[in-house]
Amino acid sequence: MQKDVTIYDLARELNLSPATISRGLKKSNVLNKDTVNRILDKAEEMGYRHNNFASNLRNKRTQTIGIIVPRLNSYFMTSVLAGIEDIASKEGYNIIISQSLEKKELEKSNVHTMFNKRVDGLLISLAYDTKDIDHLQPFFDKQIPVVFFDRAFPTEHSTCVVINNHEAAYKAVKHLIEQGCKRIMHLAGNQLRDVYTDRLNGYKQALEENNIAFDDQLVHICKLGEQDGIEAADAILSMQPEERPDAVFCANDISAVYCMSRLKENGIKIPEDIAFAGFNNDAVSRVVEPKLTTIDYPGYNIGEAAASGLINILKGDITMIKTTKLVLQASLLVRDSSKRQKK
Amino acid sequence: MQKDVTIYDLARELNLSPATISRGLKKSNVLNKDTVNRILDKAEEMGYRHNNFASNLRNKRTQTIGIIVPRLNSYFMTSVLAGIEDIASKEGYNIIISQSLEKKELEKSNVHTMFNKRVDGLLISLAYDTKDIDHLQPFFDKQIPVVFFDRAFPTEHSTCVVINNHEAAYKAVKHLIEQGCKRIMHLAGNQLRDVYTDRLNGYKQALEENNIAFDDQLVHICKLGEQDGIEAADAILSMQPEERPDAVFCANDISAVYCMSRLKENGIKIPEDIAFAGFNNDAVSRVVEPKLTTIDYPGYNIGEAAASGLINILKGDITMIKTTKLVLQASLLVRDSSKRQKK
DNA sequence: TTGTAAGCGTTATCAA
DNA sequence: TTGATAACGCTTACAA
Repeated sequence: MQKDVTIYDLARELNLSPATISRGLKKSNVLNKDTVNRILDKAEEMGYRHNNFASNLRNKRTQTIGIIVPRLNSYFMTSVLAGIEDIASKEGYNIIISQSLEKKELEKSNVHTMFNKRVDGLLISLAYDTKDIDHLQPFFDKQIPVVFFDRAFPTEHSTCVVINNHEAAYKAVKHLIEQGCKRIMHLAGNQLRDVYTDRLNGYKQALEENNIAFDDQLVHICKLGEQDGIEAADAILSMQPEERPDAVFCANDISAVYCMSRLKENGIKIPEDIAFAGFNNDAVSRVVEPKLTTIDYPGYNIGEAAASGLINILKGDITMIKTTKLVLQASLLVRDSSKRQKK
Repeated sequence: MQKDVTIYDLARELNLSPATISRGLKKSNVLNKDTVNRILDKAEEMGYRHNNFASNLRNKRTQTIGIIVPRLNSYFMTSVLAGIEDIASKEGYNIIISQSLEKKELEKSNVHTMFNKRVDGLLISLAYDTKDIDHLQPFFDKQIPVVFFDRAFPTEHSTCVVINNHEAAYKAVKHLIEQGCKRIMHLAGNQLRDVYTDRLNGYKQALEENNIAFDDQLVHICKLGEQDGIEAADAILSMQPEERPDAVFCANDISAVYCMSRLKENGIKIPEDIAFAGFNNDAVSRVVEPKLTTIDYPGYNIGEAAASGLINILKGDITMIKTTKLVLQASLLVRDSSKRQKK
């Protein structure tokens, strides 16, 4: 491994001081324009590369943003990341990513790692079973800004970027009711997470406004995985036909799709017997048959908003700090799985 | 932002030298066991955290592995990542990830960034249209090890970890032939990538061994996206019924699923009229109806193999350097989309 | 407009 | 088993 070129090497070659080289490399306009160009050319020629470690050590800033997400395997999450990356790179920040795989313990250790890597700020969407945010205390203590997105935790310490889950769920359920459904089941997520309680409440509100009694037998709280969808279907199949729901509103697409398929395999007609609506606009929602009515979750926008929010705080923009909650719009996508009325 | 605790602070508190503290913190067994414990306790107590920058600056190693992938949005890729992450973290390496989004230019700039971040080694799966690996030259020049996985490039410089795409494709097509298919279309990927040429060749071999003439009218080279699947379906629909293929073998699942759906919408029966086989075992292959016969691509294992390969090289294990190519097994998953024979 | 010099926190080498 | 010291490469206050 040959030796790296440093500013000292450039200094020697150009008969300048290291300080001048350092200024030249960041195009300081206190320098002679000509000197700057000579420095840049020489750097190029000699294959100089900036040493972040030395510079971070000196600056006590890393220009790095940490991101912790439950999982990277959804279209939603990769869109969020794309949004974050765009903003971050435009502003000269690097990002490091880690997954909690929905486990609090792993999230905790990821937070610890991010802290030790001295990220300038943290973007986080909480794991399924995270009950408190004690593990973020080191960040709060050191006043390193933390921005929550999607799966947030109510706190005074941080900004969060979310969508109006209540309203989105309300719209989906209202739509099902408009299609003539009266007995609507809800596959709900972990009630520790605001995103899922809000969806449940939106569901309740839609029922109430349409004078449909809420029946907690029809709410299944689960992990919203493939298996959970299948189990919900089996539960429906084991009911007396007259007790069965005539629609299912699922808090995500995966569980909806698997539930739907299982029912279809057992002779239930979608949407005639049971209509379906999901949440997220995942790829699977467009592949399943009939195509799944769902909520378009604006991942890219959420990522953008979260990243700009964080960077504004880092830059000392106080107005942003006061915006503790940023709510983005999500829209209903009506597809065949819920279309019962031919007009 | 309060000041960080350094080894000097610990040294002062414990009446030891910074050197001793440094040793203690990494549990050097040259030290008195008791001293080590006192140091660790004090560090904990004072909230010391290790400064990677100082340490990297000193060591000229970053303990970081760079990963560049085309996209993070497939089950395959996230499995690969999981495999890499497991091995890397076990060995004390951190990872940084970036996406080329299938674009050579972006890949180039990602490589550049990784180089500047001084990763100890690079794991890369090439973008769709990368024609050469000149952009990796800085790594080769500096002898920083590069390991290709999945989408590799034939070169003497590097190890690569792949599956036997030829054999996997051969098995899939042979299976279709065994189901009685005689006119098999192939949706192929960019022939710049070995993975796709190998699949095409496997397809050819299966035809040949079964005395089916190769017909290049039946090979559609495309980007294997949703739209490409749909277009292939339209092409089939525009053929005279007797000219139509009786099976389609697609180089990935996405294109297969969209092609299949379009044909179904137009009254073609799967698998009776046209049987289907895909590649990758993506989530969609299990959601579509009928479920798609496909090749199980062992992402996790590929990730593990690539990461261990790289780390072995970093540790100076010469035997690994000689293993320029590591080939993993992939197996055929037969599902309803290709089952024509009832036994 | 450029130079001098100190310091960021850690670790390897040598000495004790 | 522990300590002293120099070095890693960059930045910046201050001086020229």
